[in-house]
Amino acid sequence: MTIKLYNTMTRSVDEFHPLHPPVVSLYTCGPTVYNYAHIGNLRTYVFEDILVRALKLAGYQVNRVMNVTDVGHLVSDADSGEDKMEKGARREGKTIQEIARSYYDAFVADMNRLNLLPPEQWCWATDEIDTQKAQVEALAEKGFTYVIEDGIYFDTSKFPDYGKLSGQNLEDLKAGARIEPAAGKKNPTDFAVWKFSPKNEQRLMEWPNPCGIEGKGFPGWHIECSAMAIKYLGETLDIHCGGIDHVKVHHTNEIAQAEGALGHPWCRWWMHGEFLTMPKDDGGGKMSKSSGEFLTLAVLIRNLLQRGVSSETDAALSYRYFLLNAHYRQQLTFTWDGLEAAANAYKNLKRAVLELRASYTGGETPLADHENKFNEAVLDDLNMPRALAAMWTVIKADAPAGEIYATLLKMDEVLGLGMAEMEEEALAIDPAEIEKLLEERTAARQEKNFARADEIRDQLAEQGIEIMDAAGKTTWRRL
RNA sequence: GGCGGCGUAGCCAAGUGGACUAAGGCGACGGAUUGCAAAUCCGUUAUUCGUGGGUUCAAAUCCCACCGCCGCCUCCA
Repeated sequence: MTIKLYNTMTRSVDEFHPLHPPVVSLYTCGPTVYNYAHIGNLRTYVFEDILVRALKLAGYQVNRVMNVTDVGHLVSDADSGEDKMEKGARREGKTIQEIARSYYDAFVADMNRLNLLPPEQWCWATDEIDTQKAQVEALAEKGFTYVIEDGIYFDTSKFPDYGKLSGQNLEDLKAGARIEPAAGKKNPTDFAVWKFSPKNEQRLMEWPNPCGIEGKGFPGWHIECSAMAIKYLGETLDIHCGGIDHVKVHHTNEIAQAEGALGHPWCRWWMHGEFLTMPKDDGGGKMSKSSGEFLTLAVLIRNLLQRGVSSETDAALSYRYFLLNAHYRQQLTFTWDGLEAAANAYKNLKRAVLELRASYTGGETPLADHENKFNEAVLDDLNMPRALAAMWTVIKADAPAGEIYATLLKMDEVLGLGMAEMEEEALAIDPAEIEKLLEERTAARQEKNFARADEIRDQLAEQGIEIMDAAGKTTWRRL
């Protein structure tokens, strides 16, 4: 099956074919581990997870690398300001290694809760300093860099294609620049590939400078991705993804470095996930990790539990469902009402899945028409809203329940909503006790003592038991 | 100020020239069912796609203008 994907570089949806089938090499920009990921960050990782699953659906084998940034990411603009990791460590009174580890663990926990497939390879910026220095040296040898007081800079005027990803040329960028370029930079768009340690201040992380320059320093933020991606995935990369905000600076600079060092085109495809934004009356705009004001998955889950969602798993996957309801290239506004609607939909889905599973023997095959419709949507630039529509259609299809269930399991390989793992919640009450109460209630109803009958019903409801009066017989289930 | 995007039912959201007499979900309403509910099932819920023009045999889909919203241009997913 062929898959069509949007390519930021060409600004069009085209058929995607890897360079070396059946393997697709994929690099996904990962977190800077100085704080928790927020639900906006997580939207991008959910998009990438869908991409991986869609590529597998198309028959490919995905070799995905994701980096963990634990050095060099500065808090301020124009290659100045503190290192985010050093600032984070100071804020918490811990070592950099401690906060890196704990926020990485938190990130992996979030990934697991959202059913995100792990990358084939994680790589940490501080483990790959030599790789990055080698790229700096390769750039220096080819004349792409110059040295000023605070570091080694990439001269963007030496790279004719600079800005091709965002469709801007150097002149536009100069004209639109609102901030003063750092002192000594030749062009506003030039960026540090290596920063020298400040003279009057002891850095927590520093390494001997490359290019035979005396003293110590640390890698520029952009260099890690281009250096590590090449090390782990080779000189030509099939797909590189990240958040939409990375188009203009981070990925643009990565291209300049990588192609400058390699001397040939690097990534065959670029994909970017749009932002999750907050409504105006709720702070407004996109969420900002650096401002410290943001919503984490843990807080979102806690909120959903208070709103009656029955478990952490259901809450997390309700968020996944919420994201799947919108296309990845479309901005999505986060609202609690919207999330609650998704949680309701997820609950209804779970009910249907559990009911259908009861008829499933394991031998049924998926319903081809429905499966095709679903696949078509997924392979058309990851149109998950349409894919979800196909999912609901099969749930209501006039077909044997076991076959519907088999179809859902197949769809869930892409959806990742954990259908096979869906389980009833644990009971807060002994089933024998429930039966006893139901008998009492049935007797009360026969005597037309409805007050007592309703009392029992309310009592059970409080313990998460819902009772259903069907013809002649009353059954129960978990709410 | 420059660049980009969006505006589809109460809400979220697909569709981007003819199969649209516009998916799907949430919500709401009506019916069946019930002692009453819940759950379930059936049905209803945009003659219309921000507004006004235009192009076309044909437009939610293309063009122009206007109104409104959002993002980027600063670290950022």
